[in-house]
Amino acid sequence: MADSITITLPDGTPRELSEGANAGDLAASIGRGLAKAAVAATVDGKQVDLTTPLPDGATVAIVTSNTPEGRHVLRHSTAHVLAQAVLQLWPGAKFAIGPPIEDGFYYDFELPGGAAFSDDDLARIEERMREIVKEGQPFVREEHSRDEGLALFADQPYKREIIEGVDETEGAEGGVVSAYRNTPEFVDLCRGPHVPSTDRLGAFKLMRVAGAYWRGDEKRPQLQRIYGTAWESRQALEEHLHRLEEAERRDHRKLGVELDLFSFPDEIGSGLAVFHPKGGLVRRLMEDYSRRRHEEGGYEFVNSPHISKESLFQISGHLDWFAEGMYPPIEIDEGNRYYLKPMNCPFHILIFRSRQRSYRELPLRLFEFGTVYRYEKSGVVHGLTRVRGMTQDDAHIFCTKEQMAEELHSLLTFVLDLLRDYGLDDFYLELSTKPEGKAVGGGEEWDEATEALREAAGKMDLELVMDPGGGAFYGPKISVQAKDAIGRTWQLSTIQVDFQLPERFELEYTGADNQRHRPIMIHRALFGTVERFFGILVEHYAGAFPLWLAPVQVRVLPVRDDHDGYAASVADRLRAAGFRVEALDASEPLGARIRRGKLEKIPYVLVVGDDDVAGGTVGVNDRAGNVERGVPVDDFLARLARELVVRAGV
RNA sequence: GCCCGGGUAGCUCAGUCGGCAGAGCAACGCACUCGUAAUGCGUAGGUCAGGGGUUCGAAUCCCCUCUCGGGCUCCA
Repeated sequence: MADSITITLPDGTPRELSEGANAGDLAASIGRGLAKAAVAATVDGKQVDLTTPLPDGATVAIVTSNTPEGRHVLRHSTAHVLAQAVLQLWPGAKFAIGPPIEDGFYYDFELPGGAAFSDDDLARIEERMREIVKEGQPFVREEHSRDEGLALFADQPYKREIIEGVDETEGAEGGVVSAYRNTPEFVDLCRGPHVPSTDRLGAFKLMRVAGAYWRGDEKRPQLQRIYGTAWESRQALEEHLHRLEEAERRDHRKLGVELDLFSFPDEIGSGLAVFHPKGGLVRRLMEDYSRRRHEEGGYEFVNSPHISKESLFQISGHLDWFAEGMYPPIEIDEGNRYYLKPMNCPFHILIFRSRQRSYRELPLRLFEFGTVYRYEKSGVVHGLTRVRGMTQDDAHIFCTKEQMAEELHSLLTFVLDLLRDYGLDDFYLELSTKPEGKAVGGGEEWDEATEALREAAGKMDLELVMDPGGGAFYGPKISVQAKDAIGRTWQLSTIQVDFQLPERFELEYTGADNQRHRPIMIHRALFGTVERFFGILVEHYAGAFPLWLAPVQVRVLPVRDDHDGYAASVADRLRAAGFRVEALDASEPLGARIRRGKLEKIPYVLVVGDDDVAGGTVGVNDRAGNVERGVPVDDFLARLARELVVRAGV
């Protein structure tokens, strides 16, 4: 037949189709399963609707719903359904943007009379959405000129603004305004592609309402945002909801109360934590190990006060660049203003500057668990991960320009090694460059520092992603991003190169040439902050700290009261070997005491009864639920010792 | 800081129409002495976040403040 076209599949196979055939036809010709899973197509590298006629000679890939791209399409289409439902339920509502995001989508609206959605509205909206899905409305692509587009959305100011906008991202490319129509009444500006019909959707759920600024600008109108999640199948949706439950189960704020680790008393103030004995112990163990490693790594330990005169932060530039993040000054005597310190660097700099320095001293590495205070906006404080008073495991390395590359490389190695000892081992690196407008120093120095960081990162055999404009005001940074036990990414360590502060404080050392030179400074924190890292570890381990960090490592339970003496002697032996042990009396049934141990996530619960007293053994219960009877105490001790060395949990 | 939703016993949560403040768990006491995830009985525990207002009467309705959560913005 003359009226046919030939396209190429991704694997290079040619395929003949009748002229005018679209990707949906192609999928159907390949197989029913593919046709069912197809949501869009990639034609010569560009995503299009399944209904778009295929050009002769094109390379075509079917986008299926169980891929990241496919879910993107599903979510985007579901967002349109959400918009239609809201516009039906709230006549006169304005709709803004509704993109797919990780795990779902959102849509921003402005309701008539400045009304807001309530949680109850979500159920109503969802119900309406399900009707729309059931109706099987088609997504029909329309292309308009710019003026037609403006006319089409005459009563939709946000859509008009998008069309008029210079950044032509949402369906207004090359003078052509594309839109997708579901019904004679509902059409939405959109670049596409979309699923062919609303009946291809369904595994979705509206999650929450929130406020959001138009275009993310706090000076512009605040819109009402609805978040939803959408998946290719009911099962994938359920799995996602289960992951959310799992994250909730691990929430460090919840576990902090349950395990009696820390609290945020209202009387102290928002974002200011107190650590209880058990949390304090874990924290001390974390710090002690870090201290030991830093000592071995050539760091020297310093201390600095929590407040200082205004002038220090004028010199450092903090008052110029970071004032909104600082607590207001404390005024004493006559007009003497003191600030709570938001960062440790100026203090460490003064230690460097306290006398003349020789090149022989460099690199000089000054370390401190330095407590800093930052005035965080009231809406952003969050558990231990975003607080107003925090302790950084902070160090500043002063070195020569020549030493910088090697220092950065060994530093990154040191950082990753240490983090692995805390149980994190899935990393990638992020390089943050000069922030727009909000930076000190010339472009040349920034370039040089950025390049040095990039080079060091390149040697690490880890993925490196760019974060343009994300640096601090005084220098670019590398941050180590770690994935936790359930795959969430946390920004941990940061390493920043700084040419500015040595300049501002006029730091100098005497070189081998007997000339004065200016050192380079590297700021680095591994945990970021002790509080935040603590919270991350709680979530990573779901509160079940590995043996070396567990506040109570072993609990000994006598079966009856008359086993008390033996239980105490076992506890004493373990304690003498350096373990944190407690023995509980038999005032509750054994089952209840076992249960309590599990809930407290104690690594080992030992049960001792008649057999054990007779044989000098213990019954070993680990957290995972394994039970072993008649274990000689020495064997158990050896097991503890082995486990401690590898820093692993059960 | 902004938008929305919360705050009732240590924890989780009920509390109807504005009419005596409740439960389970935890705590404490007594009994039970038990071999693997909750023994029984009893006792105590509250300025219903705080302040103001409406009302004969407020946990409940209104206002303000504090605080928590979800977002926006910001960020370690």
